[in-house]
Amino acid sequence: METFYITTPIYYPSDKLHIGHTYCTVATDAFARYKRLRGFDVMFLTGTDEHGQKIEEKAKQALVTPQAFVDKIVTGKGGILDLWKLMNISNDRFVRTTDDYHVKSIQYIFRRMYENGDIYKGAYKGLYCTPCESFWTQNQLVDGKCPDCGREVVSAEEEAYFFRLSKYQDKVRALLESGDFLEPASRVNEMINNFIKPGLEDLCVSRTSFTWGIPVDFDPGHVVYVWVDALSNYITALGYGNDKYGDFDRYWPADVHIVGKEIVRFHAIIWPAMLMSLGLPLPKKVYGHGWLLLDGGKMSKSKGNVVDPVILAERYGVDALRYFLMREFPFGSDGNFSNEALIARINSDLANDLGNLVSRTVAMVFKYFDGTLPECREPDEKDDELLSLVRALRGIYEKSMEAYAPQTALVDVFKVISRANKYIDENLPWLLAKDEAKRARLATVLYNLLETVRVTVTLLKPFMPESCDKIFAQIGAAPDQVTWDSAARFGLLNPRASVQKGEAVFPRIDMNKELEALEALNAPVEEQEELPSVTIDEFAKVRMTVCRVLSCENVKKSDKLLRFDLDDGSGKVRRILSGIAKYYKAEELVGKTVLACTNLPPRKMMGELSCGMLLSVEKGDKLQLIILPDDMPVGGTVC
RNA sequence: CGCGGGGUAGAGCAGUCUGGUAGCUCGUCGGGCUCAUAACCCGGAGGUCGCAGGUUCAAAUCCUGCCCCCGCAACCA
Repeated sequence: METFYITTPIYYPSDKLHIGHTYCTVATDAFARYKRLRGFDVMFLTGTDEHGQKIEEKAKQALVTPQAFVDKIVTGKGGILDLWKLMNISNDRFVRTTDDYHVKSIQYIFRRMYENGDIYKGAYKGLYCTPCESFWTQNQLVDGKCPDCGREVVSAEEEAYFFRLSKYQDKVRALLESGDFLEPASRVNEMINNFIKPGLEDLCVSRTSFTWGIPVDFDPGHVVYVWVDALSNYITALGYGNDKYGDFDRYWPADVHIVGKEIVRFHAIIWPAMLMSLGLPLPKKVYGHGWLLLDGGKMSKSKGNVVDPVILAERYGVDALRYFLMREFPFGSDGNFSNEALIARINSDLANDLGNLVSRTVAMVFKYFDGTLPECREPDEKDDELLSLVRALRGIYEKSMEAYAPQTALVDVFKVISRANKYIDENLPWLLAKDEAKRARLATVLYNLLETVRVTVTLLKPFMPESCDKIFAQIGAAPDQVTWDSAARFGLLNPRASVQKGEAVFPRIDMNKELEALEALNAPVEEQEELPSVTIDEFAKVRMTVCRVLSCENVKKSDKLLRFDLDDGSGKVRRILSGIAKYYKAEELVGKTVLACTNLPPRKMMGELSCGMLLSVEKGDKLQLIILPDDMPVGGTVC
């Protein structure tokens, strides 16, 4: 049997997952189910990337071990496994980078690359501030001194392991430029211009600055850094370098890695280079999908605009959400998420078109034939168009699915569903029903409708598994009538087809009511994070000084920074850079009286030195500089 | 001149590679139908295709210049 190996990225469990992760995983699931429908031997892998400094720190804050921290997010109640269960994700395997077999494999992989000379011990060179115990790059220094404490730094080296990425530059470039390894094609230019052309540098693949990672077994004190650890999951989960699984030969190379566009770089450059080093075959394809944007901007925790998939799935149904995600957004590009679009899409496609088609068809079979069609038939040329559309559908659908264009596949299926609704109007079954002589014609019309539902819903099943089964039950379709083969044929249902009454599969949603409800649910999210209390002594350490703006200009090449020269009462000009250019025009701030924190250590931004911080007020996505009355004494301090 | 994506009807998008009557969904207006989930079907209105030049018999589409939006990078203390 032909195999098909498909993967999602492994997600970083430092927080709850949001709709963006769900989008990626649902898409991968739909492709996996589609391939299974076609009879492939599918391996669908997802998992979690659980190491790293950030998780180590978060665990520390939460006063638990890193392992306990990730366990809670991955396997705990409402965790990642629960989310995928809720979303009806059909992954065959789930890999965690803290799993024993993965750890073992990584150590093997690291050692192999070390032994073949592609990983070498080198020095992470930098400028070191001894009191701060920190490395800095030349660029980060302020006047040649430590940006944190202002003291002298010394050149220092820390030993670390490096991967000879540079060695594979030409091979990786050839890979990117040939065929369709990386899709969509627009991402190829991005990779080549941004990373290949400037030249690939060897990659630091070990760390000594934290311990939450996989130890380098031949050099304790070093842990394997994220690239080798995380990317390798795609082969360790098949049993490469371990004996937990034994189907590496069966499934590798992967048919496709589905990834978000932000990590295309790692999958299209570093991962192939690693595999070249290991002498393994390369994945056949990396597909970089787009992002779901909110209000045209990126979804992010700090903006407080993260969409929770659990709320949406529970309110509107898992399948409705899955359908929306796949239908609304072209897979390769970004799309705008909104609750309004979600509800509109569910109502128009699922409730009005599909749900209603099933409902009216089944109702008529009951009303006119007590639930079972008679065998007599009377075809008519009015049937031709619908029948030929249904017969052609599978081929069109297949083409779109193979091109990773699920939205197009769904559009095509729904064209046929719409045509079926029109077919009802054309044939006026309620008039046929009044004439005893037209029973055969009536039965034919209804049978054709049931067949149309059978075929279209068969093709929708990878997207909406449960709902489609409910519809199959209603139209009396048996499992062998909803296979891939049967989707290409018309007339498979028993001529004496029986239908079952059922609940509305996709109930209509009250748009206004739901938008209000969602709004209300979202409100508490804006609660302020609770901060630890400070003592009066700590507070007193902060010096806030009244300053007057002498001049203010935009910093070249930066859309966020304004450069202020301030009179702080000391007689010297104080220069502060502030990231508020989006909110204010430079010239309108000249002469204003403002408040600045003046005992922060100087810090370099975009190559310029900033001595302090202007105080502003932020709420939601709004920001306002604190502007004081003009009679506030310049040089005065807040007490 | 850092890199990329985009600007087409009120909203969201396709069409641009391969020039030839500007299309889809939602909304809106009018009509039809009564099997159905106030659903379904038909029709109308609504666009100087970001701006300015150029090539061409013909430009949303090809070429040149410009403006604006978004993302990456940098950075936002």
